[in-house]
Amino acid sequence: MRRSQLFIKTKKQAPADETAKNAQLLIRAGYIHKEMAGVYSYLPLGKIVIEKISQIVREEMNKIGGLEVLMSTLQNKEIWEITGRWDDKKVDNWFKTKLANGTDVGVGLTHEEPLINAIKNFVSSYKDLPIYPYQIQTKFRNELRAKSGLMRGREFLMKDLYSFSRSQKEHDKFYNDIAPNAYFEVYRRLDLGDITYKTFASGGYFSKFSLEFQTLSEVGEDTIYLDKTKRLAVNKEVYSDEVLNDLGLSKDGLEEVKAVEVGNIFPLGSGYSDALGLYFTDEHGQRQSVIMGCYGIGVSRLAGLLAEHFADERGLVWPVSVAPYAVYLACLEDKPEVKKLSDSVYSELTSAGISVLYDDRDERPGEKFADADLLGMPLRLIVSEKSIAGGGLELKSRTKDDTQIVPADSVKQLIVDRLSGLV
RNA sequence: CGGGGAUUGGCGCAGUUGGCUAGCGCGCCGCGUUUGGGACGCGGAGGUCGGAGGUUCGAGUCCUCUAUCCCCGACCA
Repeated sequence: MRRSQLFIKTKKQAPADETAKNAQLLIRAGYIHKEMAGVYSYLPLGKIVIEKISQIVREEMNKIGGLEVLMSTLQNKEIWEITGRWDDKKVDNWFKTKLANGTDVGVGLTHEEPLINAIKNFVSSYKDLPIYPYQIQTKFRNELRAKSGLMRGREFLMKDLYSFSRSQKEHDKFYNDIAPNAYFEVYRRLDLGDITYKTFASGGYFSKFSLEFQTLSEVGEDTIYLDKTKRLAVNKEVYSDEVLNDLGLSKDGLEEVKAVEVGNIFPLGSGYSDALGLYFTDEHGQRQSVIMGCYGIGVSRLAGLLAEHFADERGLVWPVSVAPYAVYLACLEDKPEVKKLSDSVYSELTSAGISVLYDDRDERPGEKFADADLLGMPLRLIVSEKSIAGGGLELKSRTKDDTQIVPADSVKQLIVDRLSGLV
C-alpha cells in the first residue's frame, strides 16, 4: 500500500474526548473514527487489524470443529419471549426498535435463541450432534456507560461459538478442551499468552462457575485473584473461602491484580434448548435434551487491548500477527536514485508476499519517522542518500533502537528472517 | 442511573469585572527557501462560540432548560 493513496492523516495531539490510551492512539494514528460514545468505525488500517484478529480466531475455532455462520442482527421478539429474555427486567441492555408496521424487533446482543431456533430444523437424531456453530459478528448492547475506548463499547465485534452436545459428558469434554486447545492458542498467537489466565467467575443461571480468560492489564475493569504458579485465577465477583476451597486454591498464593476479560465460556445446560423445543432422539428412540455451552471472544476489545498493552511513548506497537503491514518503508528524499531504489524494494517485497506500507509522500524525514513509530508496524526500512552511501537500506525494528544497513539484494531475505523470528 | 467535569474553525486550546471587526498553535491552500526525528518565511481560506429560551443598550462571558462527551460509582463481554 502506498501511503500517498491511504487517505488517513496522523495527528500530533490526542483527541480531547478520549482518555483511554487505546482510543487516543488509534484515533491519532487514523486506525479508527469515533462516531459517538462507545461506537467506533474502523478505517483501513484498523479494519486490517480487526480482520487479522478475526482470522486467527476463525482458524482456531475451525480446528476444534467450529462451523462459521452469520446470524441476523435484527431479532424476532417472539423467540426471546419464550426464554423470558425479551423482558427489560431480565435483560436490561437491549436495543429495541420497531418495524414500520409497529412490530417490536431487537438488535442482537447474543444469539442463543435464534441459533437454537435455526438449527432446530436440522437436529433431530443423535446422529446430528454434536455441532459447534460460531460467528464473528457485531453485537449491540445498550450499556449505561461506555468507556475505555474499544475496550467497552455499545457496539463491538465478538466471536460467539455455541456447543450442542448429546450428554453432559460430551459437553464437559468439549468445554474442558476448548480452553487449552483453542482459546490459549488464540492468545498465544496475539502475544498475550503469558499474561492471560483462566479465571473462575460467576456462572449465571445454569451453573456454579463460568470461565473467563483474563489478560493482566492496569486498565482492566476486573479484579482477579491470581495464582501464577497454577496459572489460575478467581474473579473478585465470586471470591470467597468456599470457592477457593472448591478450586483447591490457597489465599496465601494469591495476588490481587487488574485484568481485562478477553474471553469467556459458559455452560448453559439444557435450559435454553429445552425452552425452545430443541431435542434429539437417542439410539434407543428416547427423546433427550441438548446440552449447550457458549464461548465468546471479544475481537474488537482485543484490538483495543493490543493497542493499549504494547504501545510505548512514541505510538502503537503491533505484534507481527496482527500488524496491518509487516514493514513501514520510507523513501526519505525526492531524488531519482533514492526513489528508484525505494520503488524497486517496494515491488520486490510486495511480490514476495511481504506486506509493506510504503511512505512515498513528499514529506519531511522527521514526519515519516514519527509516523512510522506512531503507526506501529514491526519493521521500518529507510531509503535515503545516506543509507545508499552506507551500502543500501536502513532496517530497524519498532521495539529496538539499533539500526542496521542492509544491501538492497539481501533486504528481502533479511526481512523474512526477522519476521519469522518475531512471530 | 447517581456524582463530578467539559463543549469556542478539521484537531488542540485561550478569551479578564458582560463592551468595539472572537484570538493562538497544529492542520489546509498558494509562492519561495529547506530536507535523517512532526522545518521556516510571506500570503490566504475557514468559526457566530453545542442547541433553545431569557436578562441587558450590549452575551462566547450572566440565568433557565436541553443535547452531547469524558471521568468516578453502580451495572455489564
